[in-house]
Amino acid sequence: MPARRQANANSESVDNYLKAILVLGGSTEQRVTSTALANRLGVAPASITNMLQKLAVAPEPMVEYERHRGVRLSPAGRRRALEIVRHHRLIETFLYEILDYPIEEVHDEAERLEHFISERFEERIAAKLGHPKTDPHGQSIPTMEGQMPVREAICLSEALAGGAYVIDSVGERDAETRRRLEATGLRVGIKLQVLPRTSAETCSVSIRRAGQPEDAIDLTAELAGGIRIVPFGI
Amino acid sequence: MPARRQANANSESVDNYLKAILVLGGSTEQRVTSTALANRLGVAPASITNMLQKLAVAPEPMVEYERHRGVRLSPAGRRRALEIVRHHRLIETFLYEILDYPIEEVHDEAERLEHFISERFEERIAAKLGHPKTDPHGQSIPTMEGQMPVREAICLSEALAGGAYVIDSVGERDAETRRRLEATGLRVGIKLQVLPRTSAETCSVSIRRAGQPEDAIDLTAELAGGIRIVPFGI
DNA sequence: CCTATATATTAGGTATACCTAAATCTCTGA
DNA sequence: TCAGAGATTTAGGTATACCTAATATATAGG
Ligand SMILES: [Mn+2]
Ligand SMILES: [Mn+2]
Ligand SMILES: [Mn+2]
Ligand SMILES: [Mn+2]
Repeated sequence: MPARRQANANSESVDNYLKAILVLGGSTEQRVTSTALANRLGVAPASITNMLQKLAVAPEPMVEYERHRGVRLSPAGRRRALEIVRHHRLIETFLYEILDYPIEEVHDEAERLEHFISERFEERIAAKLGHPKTDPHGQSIPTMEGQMPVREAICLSEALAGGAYVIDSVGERDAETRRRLEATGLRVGIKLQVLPRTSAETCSVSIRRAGQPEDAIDLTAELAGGIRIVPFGI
Repeated sequence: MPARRQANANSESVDNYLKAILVLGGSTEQRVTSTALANRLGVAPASITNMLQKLAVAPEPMVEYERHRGVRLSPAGRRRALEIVRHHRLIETFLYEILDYPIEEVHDEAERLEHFISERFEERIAAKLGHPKTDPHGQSIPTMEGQMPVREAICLSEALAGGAYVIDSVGERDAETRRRLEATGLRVGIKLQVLPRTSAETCSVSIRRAGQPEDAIDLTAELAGGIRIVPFGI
């Protein structure tokens, strides 16, 4: 009945650190600061430093770390992070498609289970789903070999006023942001038109949903930043 | 991305202790000794004592514990243990029925996941499976309300020579025993006839499978003890 | 160029869940 | 009855992953 956990690497915590470094580093794999990680993970900066030092000197180092200059993933760390992201997105897709979860509940369940499913489980749900390329939020699912397909999509906060777009993906955010986003009704596949800037605030956006031209929706920079779009129509 | 775990009770370890006490206490809910728990869980006896003392003095005690006299579950502990057993058996059924796992692999996956699925996940797989009453090993699945249906089945080691039976359930065992059991080909639904005792060893049994009268199978007390049967035919 | 401030690290401490070795109980059999 | 064997508990320690407070570093502005 046990379930002994091996002493070293690969704990739930380590997984979450690696995933956070992957996301915060962005496509250019910039060094990530302790503070950024502390905010993202909700732990004290001192705890971050501790963990990074441990991960950097492990037998198979998960990160490259230099005091005061941030971290980035080592090849092994990157591999593991992508593995967990693949688990996460496959689980979300599975919960949504097979278990009929409401979309706003898939994230929290996936956030936990991503660390505990076996390779067999991963393989079986992928097969059951027909090896999907994207999750229900429109995000690419990394391949089994650890390749993350890049999407051709721009950020809503960079869109040109007057343009017509369709939502390509909605980023992973904290629970509160997710709730506010959900309230706007914006999700993958929704068509919208960007309105001329009304607020002085940089990166905030006003839009109009296709089919509902009467109601303008104002989005804060934070909300708009998580939505990626592609041009629609001609 | 976090997934903060509340400080007190309800860890994976605690769950496994409670489940072990439930099973070892049997239907009569006998007190369970530290040694029995230490063997079952694969931890040092001293660790057992530590955990039991903690569980006994928690704000909502999970066990009734008296020094040198063993433990049993409190009502709250029993509730939690049955909840985890329900998770375990629903997950096994789900892996077997929906994800087409080979039967010998369902246990290990369920042993891990049972601690991490949400109530929603539990409810959804139960619904998808049509609210099953037994798992793929023939064991009863506790109800959502925490009732464990009792089965009318006797232990193979108590069967009368000459009787014809069908296997009702196969108990949960350690990996090694499971492997040996699997090698005999015995599973739920298999029909067999008990042969006159050949070995002097108490509780060991010889049987013959229906349809394969040529090969007698000798089972050790340990193997036979995990197999429960019901009379078959007239 | 050099200090103030923000950023990051070190130091020291907590809780969980294990471990080994050293007591201390319990209870059986002479 | 009571000694000793076996079961159990206590004592003291480890590793992980957090925390707060104190200290050190980097660098941007004056
Ligand atoms: Mn996670
Ligand atoms: Mn995997
Ligand atoms: Mn378990
Ligand atoms: Mn449940």
